[in-house]
Amino acid sequence: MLNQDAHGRTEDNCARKFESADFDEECTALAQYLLGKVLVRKSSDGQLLKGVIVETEAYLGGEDKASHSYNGKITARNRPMYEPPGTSYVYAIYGMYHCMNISSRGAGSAVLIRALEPMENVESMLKNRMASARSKNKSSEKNARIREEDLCRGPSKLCMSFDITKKLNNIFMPASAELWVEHPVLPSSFVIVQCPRIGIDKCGAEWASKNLRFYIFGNECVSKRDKNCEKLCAPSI
DNA sequence: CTAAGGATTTGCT
DNA sequence: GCAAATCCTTAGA
Repeated sequence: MLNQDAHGRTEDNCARKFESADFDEECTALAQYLLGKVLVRKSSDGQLLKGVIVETEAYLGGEDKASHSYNGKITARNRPMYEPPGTSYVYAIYGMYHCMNISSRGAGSAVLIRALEPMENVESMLKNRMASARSKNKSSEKNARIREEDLCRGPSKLCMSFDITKKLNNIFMPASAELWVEHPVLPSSFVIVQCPRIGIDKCGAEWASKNLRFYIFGNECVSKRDKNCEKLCAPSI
């Protein structure tokens, strides 16, 4: 890292950027560590889009039947999951959407970013969402009034708002000037809810039921609450 | 609030 | 060919 002061802050944005060592954690640990951190996307016009990561999922590879890298399978698509920790894995899903992951320690493991709380340059995110809706022939009338907390409330929504496409696949984020993660300038404390992952029922009950989804309790930008797990994780609230 | 069905590209069998 | 780590719309409780 260049140009950091004693507190790890860089000159221009006063926030420490994630380097290789920050990403080099076991998958479930990284999924939780990323909560409260800031995803940054430098848009084509030079603006910095920023959002706080509020919801993640761990995909372990190997035994994890829900993972694209189940059983150590390597394909053209999932190869970034085997790249060094901090490598982006962006793939297309359901024909029209994208999901973004970050590889972690361990072969074939990665963290899915499921939701962000918009932080800086929200207007640009809204513009990206509307442009994306138009290209998909969605009703632009209603999309013109998307609530701020709904902009990045889901894995594909955040990709639309941040203009994350396959161009940003397989990028080593510690060395990227387009897409990276940084520490918040003012860290906050929060309760983490652990619960089963979303949309993976067909892989079998054993892996579908594991608590590999993590989110910040009470945050309005989380895509789907699990109230049963909230009782266990935040009983006093 | 929950539920169901359609949109539509991509990767893999 | 088929199923997919989703989203949006509409219908109904």
